[in-house]
This record gives sequence, structure tokens and C-alpha cells, in this order.
Amino acid sequence: MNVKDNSVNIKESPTDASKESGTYHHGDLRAAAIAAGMEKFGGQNHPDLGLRALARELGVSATALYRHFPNKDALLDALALEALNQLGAHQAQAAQSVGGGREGFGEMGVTYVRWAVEHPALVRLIYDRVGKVDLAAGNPTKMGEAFYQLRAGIAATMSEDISPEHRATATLHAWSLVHGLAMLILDGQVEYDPDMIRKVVTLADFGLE
Amino acid sequence: MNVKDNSVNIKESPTDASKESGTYHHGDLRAAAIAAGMEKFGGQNHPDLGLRALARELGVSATALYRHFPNKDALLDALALEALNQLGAHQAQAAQSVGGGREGFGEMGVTYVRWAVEHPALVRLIYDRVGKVDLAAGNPTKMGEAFYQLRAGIAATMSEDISPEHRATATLHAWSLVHGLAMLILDGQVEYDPDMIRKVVTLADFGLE
DNA sequence: CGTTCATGTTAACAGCATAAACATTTGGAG
DNA sequence: CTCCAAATGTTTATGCTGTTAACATGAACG
Repeated sequence: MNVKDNSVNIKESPTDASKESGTYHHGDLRAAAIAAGMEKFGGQNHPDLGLRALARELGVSATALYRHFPNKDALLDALALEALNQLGAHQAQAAQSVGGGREGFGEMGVTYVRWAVEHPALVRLIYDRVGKVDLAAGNPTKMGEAFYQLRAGIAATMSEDISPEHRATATLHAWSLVHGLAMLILDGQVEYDPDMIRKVVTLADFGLE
Repeated sequence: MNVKDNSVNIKESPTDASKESGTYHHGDLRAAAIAAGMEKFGGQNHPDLGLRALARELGVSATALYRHFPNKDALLDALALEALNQLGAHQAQAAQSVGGGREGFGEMGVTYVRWAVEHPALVRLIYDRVGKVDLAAGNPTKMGEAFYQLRAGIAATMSEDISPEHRATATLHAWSLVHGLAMLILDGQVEYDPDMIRKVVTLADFGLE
């Protein structure tokens, strides 16, 4: 599988744009807003975005964002999707770099946790939004699809000659393990230590090999 | 170990109180606020508390709460502590009802997840607050102590003749597993099913017996 | 009986998301 | 090329929020 780059496409606006004086129109505000939002959430631990602050950074009035997002939640959804795609890309890369089995799962787990530690607010945002969005509208969202890819990556590290039920259980087990570990670290209950992570993750035994 | 009830002590205020007409003074507003807050968070999934709304429910003006809590965060901290104590009590009860080993851990894990599912907003609140509080002030908080009890309960289900390092790793593994599972359920990624929970949890093998 | 202190009140402020009305720029059709 | 419509921006206004300051009440204690 290739590492797809699903990142937001910051298209140069018509007639170049970029900047140039105080143009009334911004160029591509939607993309800029998402980029600025991602930047703002980058190293932070707790998601907290103010429309006014974001708009100020973009050199635009607060209500301008409403031309591109129906409300704040929609903007957060867009950010969450962007973040999930980035995480997915990292996971795919990790899966690519190693084989399956316990070793492969270890690598994916470590990657998941590391990405989470490096982008705390984004992980929180992802799970926060997906919990609200997917349930509310029963639409087969892009986020749902991205999550499916994530699970599939985990399941792929498991031996093929185990029963489907056991496989489902084991996948859930693995996902829970790395996600829980990541959350405990983000919430300050466990200090981040790559070696320790690997030890904990490879302690798992659910018919991987 | 006995099941301690660390719940908030709703002391009848001096001179009885309880209610009786529109007394200018409330009686014990602090306890009432915590109780009302717990009630409000009870079945909800996402923590969201408005001081004004809470005060309205208590039949008191919004700013009255500032006589008992320096700010909103302090109130949330109090709620988180209360919630953590309740969770701890449940865990202790579960630990009491079964022996150690894989069976014991399974019971504790199921209990943890069940309580989390029944009180989603409170679990979120607990980890949200402890992440901010314990780190900010390096004080050995009551919450820190309560968490220690939680970990100790998990560790107690493990065989005694394993090395301390392995024991620490295994404890973290177990905690991560149940916490991650609970979070995935709360975020709508996994549907709650007690049997499935038990299967996933007992799939763990880290020198329990 | 009177003072003091804890605890309540109302009024005010800044910041928030958001809606409505108005302004400007862009792009396409005649 | 011109003109009109749609897209995208701005200003203004509304009702929410947490929080502070100044004032009021009542309970406890000498």
C-alpha cells in the first residue's frame, strides 16, 4: 500500500493570490483556516479553538469563517478529518516498514502512541468529533472510512489462520491497548518512554504469529 | 479491604436547614452544588456544566458559587474527585468479590468499563481534570492518592512471584487495556457488550496466574 | 445588644458563537 | 465590454458565558 497524502490541498487561489496588499477577498480562506487550525493545535494538549482568535490570525473578520463553515463544529470536524488522515498516513508508513506478526503490531502500536504524544490535542479532537458526528448523522462519513483503515491496519498484523471472531476480539484488544496507553500518557498518568511503550505493547499475546 | 464510602457528606446545615421558605442563606451550598453537579453529569456523555444553569437549579444566584469555589475549574475538580471516589469504591467492591489471577482481573476490568459506560461524562471529567491539576500544582492531591488506589487494585490481581519491573509493565498494560476499551466505547467506536468486554479483557496474558 | 464575618445579592465587563444586514469583488451572459 | 448575480468579505447586534466589584443579609459571638 502506498502512503497516500490526504492532507488538505492548499490550492493557490485564482490569480495567484498568496497575499499582496489588503485584498478584500482572501484567496482560499477555507484551506487557510484549516491550516491555521492545525498549526494552533499542533503542540497543544487540550483542543481549544476560538473563532475570533483564529480569524484574527488570518487577518480576517470573525464572521468571515461562516462563509466556509456553517458553524464552529463544522470547522472542528474538518480539522479532525485532516488530523485523522495524517495519523492514518503515519500508520500506513509504519505498517509498510515492517512485516506482520508481533513485531509488526509492536511497530504500529509504538507509532500510534508516538503520534498521539506529539499531537495530543489532535487525537483528542479526532475521537471527540467522531463520537458526536458519526452517531448524529448516520452518513458513511469520510471519518468513518478513515477509522476503518486504521482498524484494518491493526487486523493485518494478525495471523490469518485464526477464526474471524477471535480475530475481531484480538483487533479490538490491540486497539484498546494502544489507545488506552496513549490516553493515559496524554492525561499525565504515565510518562512517555518509547522503550516502555514497546515493552507494554509487545506484552500482548493474542494469536499474532 | 472494606468498601469505603468517600461520597460527599451532605451535612445537614446548622439549625436543620434543608429548605424551609426562601431563606437568604442556603444551608450548605457547597455540598448541594457538588450533588447537583454529579446529578447533572450522571447520564450525560460529554462534560458540560454552566455555572449559571447550575445556580439556577439550586435556586441561587450565579455568583453565589464563588463563595465556595474560587472558580469553575475548582468546582470541576471537586466533582472529579467525588467521581473518582465513587469509581474507586466500585473497583474495591469488585476486587473483594473475587480472588486474584486472571479471573479477578477480568472482574475488575469489566467493572471499570461498566462504570465508565454508565457515567461517561464523569470518566471524562476525571481524566481531564487530573491531567491539568496534578501537573500544575505538584501537590500530592487527593486525586493522586485515589488513582494510586486504582492502580494498586489492578496490581493486586497479579501473581506475586514475578519481577517488579514485569509487574509494573503488566499493571500498565492492564490499565491501558481497560481504559482504552472504555474510551473507545464512550467515543462511539465500539458498542458496549458485557460478554465481549470480558472476552477482550481475559484475552490478556501477562503473568497473572 | 452590637459588631463581625460568612454568605448571599445585583450590576457590570469582557469574551464567546452566531445571525442579519450591508459592501465589495469576481465571473459569466448578453 | 457591460452589467448582473453569486461568492465572499465587513459591521453591527444579540444572548450566552465566566468572573469581578460593591452592596445586603443574617448568623455567631463577645
